[in-house]
Parts: sequence; C-alpha cells; structure tokens
Amino acid sequence: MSIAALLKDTVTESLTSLYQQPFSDKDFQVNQTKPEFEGDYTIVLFSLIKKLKKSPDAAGNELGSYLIANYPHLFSDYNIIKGFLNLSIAESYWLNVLEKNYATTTYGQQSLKTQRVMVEYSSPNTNKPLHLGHLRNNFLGWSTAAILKANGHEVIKTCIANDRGIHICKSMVAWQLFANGATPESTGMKGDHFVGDYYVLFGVELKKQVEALIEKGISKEDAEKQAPVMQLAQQMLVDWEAGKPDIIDLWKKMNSWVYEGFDITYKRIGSDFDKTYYESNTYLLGKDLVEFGLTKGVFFQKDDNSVWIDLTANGLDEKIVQRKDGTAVYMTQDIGLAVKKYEEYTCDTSIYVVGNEQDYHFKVLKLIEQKLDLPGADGIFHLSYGMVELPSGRMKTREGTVVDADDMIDEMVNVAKQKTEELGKVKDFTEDELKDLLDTIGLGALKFFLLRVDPKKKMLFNPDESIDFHGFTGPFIQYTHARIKSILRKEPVTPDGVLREALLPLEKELLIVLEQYPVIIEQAAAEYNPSLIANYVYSVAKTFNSFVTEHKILTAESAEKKQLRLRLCQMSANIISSGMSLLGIKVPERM
RNA sequence: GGCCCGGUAGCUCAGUUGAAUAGAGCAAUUGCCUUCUAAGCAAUAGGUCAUUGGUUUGAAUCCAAUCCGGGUCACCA
Repeated sequence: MSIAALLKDTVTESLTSLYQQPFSDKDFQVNQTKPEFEGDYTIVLFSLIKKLKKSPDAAGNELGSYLIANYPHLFSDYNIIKGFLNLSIAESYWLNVLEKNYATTTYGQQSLKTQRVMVEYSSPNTNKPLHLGHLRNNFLGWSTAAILKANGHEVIKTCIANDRGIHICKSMVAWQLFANGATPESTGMKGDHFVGDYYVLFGVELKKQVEALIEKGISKEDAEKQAPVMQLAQQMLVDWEAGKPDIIDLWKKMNSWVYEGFDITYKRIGSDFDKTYYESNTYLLGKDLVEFGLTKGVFFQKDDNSVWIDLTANGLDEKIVQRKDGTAVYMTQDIGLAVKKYEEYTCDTSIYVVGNEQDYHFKVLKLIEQKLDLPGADGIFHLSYGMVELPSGRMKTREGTVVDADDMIDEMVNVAKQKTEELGKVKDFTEDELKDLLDTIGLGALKFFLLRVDPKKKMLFNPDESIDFHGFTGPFIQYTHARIKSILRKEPVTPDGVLREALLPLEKELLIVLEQYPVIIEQAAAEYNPSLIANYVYSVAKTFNSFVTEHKILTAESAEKKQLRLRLCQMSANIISSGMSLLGIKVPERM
C-alpha cells in the first residue's frame, strides 16, 4: 500500500478510536509536507475542528501523540504549526520501501475492476501525410493504452482509416489529370507525401477554375460547384460508390501508396494497432439502426424523408442522421461502428482519441447510443485533446502552414545528431548503435514535448524555436537514466548488504518521490492522462540529479552507504525507464 | 447569437476533489567540471493567478457577472 493511502487509513482509524465517533478520510487532508517545515507528510486539521469542537493545536497534539504511541514503526515525530500536523515517517519505513522495491522493474497495480478497453486513435485520412497534430493523437492514444495495460486492463488498440469520400477522390482526380502515370516508385517519393501533393494540386487547380468562373460573373458558391475538377471529383465519388472497376482500381492503388508511407511513419514512431477498421467498409453501417430508431420513436422523419433526432430536451440541437436520399452521414456510420465494435469485442469502455473540435459530435453520438439503448453506449468516452497550434494560429493545409510529421521527426533526429556530435561522448558507438541512439533521443524529445502537456489543453508549437533538449524535456530524463546506468555499470547493487545507515535529506527526498510511482500510474489511468507520468518522471530525474550531485556513490562514506545509494540508483533507473516506456519513450544506457 | 473549452512570471506549462510564503522549464544574471557523463547542479531576479463581486476560518481553485481568446452549431468527414 502507498504511504498516502496508509496514512489516510491510519489517521481515520486513530480518530475513530480516539474520539469514539466515526470518521472517514474525507474529514481531513493528507499533503506532502512543504520543504520549509520539519516532517514528511502533513495532516490538515482545520476540517476536523468543527466536528471535534477543539482548537487545531489541541486536536493536533492529541492525534499526533496517539499516532506516535500506537504506530511507532510508522511515525517517529510530529510538530504542529498553525493547524497543520506535520508527521515524520519512521526511517525504517523508508528503508523498507527501498529494500523491497529497488529491484522492481514492472510497476502498476492490478486494478480491482479489470476492464476490457478499446482505444481508437490515429484515424488518418488516406489522402495526405500525417502532421504534428496527428503525432499528438498517436502518442496520446498509444500512451493511454500502455498506461491502462499497466493497470491490468485488457486493451485493444484500433484505428479507423478514413479511406473514402470526396477528399480521397480529389487527390485521385488530380493524379489522373497531372501525374502522367507517375508513381512513388518512379519519383522516389514516400507514398503518403506523393498522394498528398496531388491533393494539394487539386486545391490549386480548383482555385484557378473558380477564379475564372467568378470573372464570368458566377457567384463564388456556384463557381465552386461548377468548376470542372470539382465535377470530376463528384462524379468519381458516384462511380466509386457504384463500384466502377477502373475507379476502384485507382483507389486501391493510391491508397496502397499512402499505406506504405504510413507504415514507415507508424513503425518509426511506434504506433501499432490490434485492429484497423476501414471507412470504406463501415460507411454503410448504421442504416438498420436508423430504421430501428424510427420504430422506437427516437428518430423522426421530415417531409423530404431525411431522418433526424431532436436533442433540444438535452440542451442540444436537432441533428441529422440520414440524408433525404437515404445515404448515411458521418454520424450514421459512427452509430453503426460503435455497435460493430461492441459486437466484436464487448468492451466495457470504448475510448475515442479525437480532437476537441469534435466534442459536440461525440456528445451527440453517446446520447444517441444511449437513447437507442444500444449495448456499450455508456462505455463510450471521447478522449478529447486540444489542437497543436503555431504562433500564427491553427495549422492550415491551404496556407501551407502544416508541420509535417516526417519532417518534424527528421529535424529532431538531426538536432540530436548535432548535439551528440558536439558533446562527443559516444565516439566508440557503431554506426547502428549511433543511429539507434539518435532516434531514441530525437523521438524522445518530440514525444515528451507533446505528452507533457495536459491532453485537454491546446498547446503551442513554435517552429522557430526547435524543441529544447534541456530542462523539462525527454533528453534530460534520458540523460539522467544514462548517468545512473553508467554508475551501475561500474558497480552493481549486491543483494546482501543490510541497510542501517541514517538517511540524509536528499536521500530521503528521492525515496519519497520514488515511493509515489504506483499511485501516479493509477491516477494517470483513471484520468487517461499521460502528462501525469511525464511530470512525475521529470520530478524523479530532477530529484535524482540533486541527490547525485551532492552525494558520492562509488566513493561513499561507508560500504553500507554505498549499498544504500546504489539501491537508490537502481530504483530510480527502473522507475524512469518504466515511466518513460509508458510514454512510448526509450531510455539509453549511454548518451 | 446558443452551447463547449480556456485566460497563472517576458515565453511554454504545473498547480483547479479549497489550506502554510502560488511552482517548474526556457530566456536573463551569477557561481560550480583533477574524483560516478556539465544534455548537469546551486543561486538571484521575475506574479494585482483576466476583472469585479460573493461563499468560507481559509479562494488561483467554488458561485455570479463582465472582458478577452479558441472551438462548435453542414443533407462534409
């Protein structure tokens, strides 16, 4: 049990037996003691004084002396300052934590209620390469899945490929018009970038044609509909839905190029999926459910035959679920896909890692599933994350301000290369080892940068200031790990040494931080929030660095002290490595 | 306009189940490499926690109003 939980239980029990009336852990607060006061953990007494009708000091003294008298193995001392009961935890307790855990490599409590959880993330469009926003999505989804697994849940990672629709047809039309049969192979380009260029070309051509039409006195709105390229794209969508063989062949060919490109990127960033759904297979799903909803009276039909749901009673608007021509809209297929997912995996929770611009969509989706009384409806959870913005605002494809994922990764690895060469610490590395290290550092910097911020919040990326390698960053933590490993290579922990040495302040401080790791993992899982892990691992590295600068390990004052510190090193390295692995970040042995 | 989210140091962010003098990193200034990796450590400086009012022994945190920023309200996905 964690010290925080143990304190809550112990204080609750003590209050109950001391004052002969029931207490719960909601009657008081347990905080870590601020560094300027004596003690390790603090009980805030104010909320107790009403119930006890005593002054904070009187209650604190009674509780403090009771705790010391009854739990001598847990508490060594206490003091009271202005309504705060500061407790010093017995040294033997901390030493025991260290002795029990220094060699532990896998952390994470098995939850009492183990669930089967689906995490859908990534969800790319197959007409252009991934950008920085997708990276935040991928890292977040992957890490959330890893954190849930660490807590004992069964996790199924899924991806929905948005592989059909008018946007896909646009790049296909442009390829037909302008490519002259060029392929990724013939041009030596990565497939997703190759196709993405034609998507951009379509936009350029469309703009040209629209401007020409406007000059002839046609309204902008009409011009966009009448532009020849747009008509081609629309016709192509009709042909695709009709299954016209040459269109289907082209579609398959171009999508396969994109997937080849995605595979390279996914492999590089470590994204993987247990199951991929394709919109081309799922876009017709949900139509039966529209029928079902109509007979159930959840949906209603307008005069033009379009089908709607009225959510005004829930404070929302009316929402269309089927077009007047009977075809499915985005919402329709999502209603269907949710049911399909449940039928295939019967997950307790189904998480959608999707940007917060779709908050409304998912609110409506869940409401509809619930009103239709569909299985798994209550388990739907939209893990909504904020956009990655540039100093100029949102990234916009049309304005060419999109930060490409592959470029970003390459740049990070380049910076890693430059820094590593400057420092010249790994000159004896083989070419493969060096390449591995640079990937580890570059990607580590990028992942940490995107994961350290609360997912819910939008975040800013300034391309002019490349991602830092100092301070609150991935490389800082990786570096700390490498330094620890360097010490442990010189002298590993021996399993025998009995620890009796008194703990110095920095040793204890580190141990207190290390002890909190399991609680952090649980909390990160409960909140679906990897940034808690990132912040925590950083605090471990920071605390360790203060400790290791002040105290010698290999030339410690005594053999026992050396063993104690080696154990602290071991435990710190294990926890840093474990925490970083939950973020999908590798830690090097040397750097 | 309706609904949703946000506003904390020059910049990027923690802290938001109420609690001691609001914390980090970057940028600035200053020390520390003959001994375990200086991608490090130690220190200085930097704040009307958007504004106003309220609840409370106690408010960055809860409530109300206002101002500012973003998102969303498509027979697009």
